[in-house]
Amino acid sequence: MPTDDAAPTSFDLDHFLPYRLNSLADRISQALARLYETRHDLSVAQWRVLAWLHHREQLTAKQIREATRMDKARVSRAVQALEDRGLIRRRPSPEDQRRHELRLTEAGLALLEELIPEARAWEAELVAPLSVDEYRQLFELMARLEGQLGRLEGE
Amino acid sequence: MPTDDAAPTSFDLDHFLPYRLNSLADRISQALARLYETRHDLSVAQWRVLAWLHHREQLTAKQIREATRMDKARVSRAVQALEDRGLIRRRPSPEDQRRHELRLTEAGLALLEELIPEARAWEAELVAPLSVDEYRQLFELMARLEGQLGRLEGE
DNA sequence: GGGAAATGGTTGCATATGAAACCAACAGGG
DNA sequence: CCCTGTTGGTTTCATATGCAACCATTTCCC
Repeated sequence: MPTDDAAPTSFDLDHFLPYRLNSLADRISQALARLYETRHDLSVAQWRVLAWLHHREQLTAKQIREATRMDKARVSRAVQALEDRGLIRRRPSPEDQRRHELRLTEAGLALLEELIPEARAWEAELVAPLSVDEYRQLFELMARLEGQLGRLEGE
Repeated sequence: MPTDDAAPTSFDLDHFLPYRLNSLADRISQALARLYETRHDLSVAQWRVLAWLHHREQLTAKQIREATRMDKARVSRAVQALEDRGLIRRRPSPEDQRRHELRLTEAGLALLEELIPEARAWEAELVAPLSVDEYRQLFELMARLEGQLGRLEGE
């Protein structure tokens, strides 16, 4: 816990974690988004929905919302777009007509089988300068921050 | 460089760096943005402009754009809003009439003297679960990724 | 010097997004 | 069973933002 408490004035954004983190994440996200968007015409939200469906097979919008922490509306729109493109199928849940069960279609699966390796390759290039250990540590640290964030929000 | 090359299908977004990083950064940024916004009615862009001006004393829009990597337009609008509120002053540069020199006003400075400690305190809470060393390492790793990103973009 | 290209900054436009209102289906007391 | 409250999901509205066109000034080069 670096408490540089005293320091009265001088403030450098470059040493401010939220700023640095956000600016790095934005850059990464945008670079990657270009890849999804130009090559496959997918938004980030759409890609996330697809990826989760690939991972979990069958989900409802709510579950995706919880997994990704995206806004209701954002999920809803992504789902709609994907359905329109025939990449996912959506049918009312038998036990609750409000819910819709979402699944990949064949086309969706095919697209993902193409996309995932691309994404992985891109990530690999990005993290090339990190050792395996450093890579792991980065995740560790992020997880720790997420935990703390949850604690801070949860009160 | 974790090359888990083979792995044909299974893909978990939670282990995908761009996703995790972005989602963490977004959460942090939003939480903090609420602080700026509700307490001082500042957008993130505006906060960044102010913070840089606090740090560097006098800057042009372009310099801010370079420092923050924000869009021209975003900077321009933030600057305008800040000027309207009397938090910064803007005057044409003597040696180039296109440029405007930006500076904090007294009011702007006063606001920052209030805001900066708040921001610092918030950050301190966030990173409370990290040791000083881990905190440093996190910056180190982020810097490494930024470097790589630059390399990837620059070709 | 004078026209072409470059540069700092602003504005118009299209799109993405979050918040809130809304709608339909379900749950639970009375 | 109704009637109220809740919940999954959609839609509407206001705002933020990136891109591109634009304007004014400066610089380059002949």
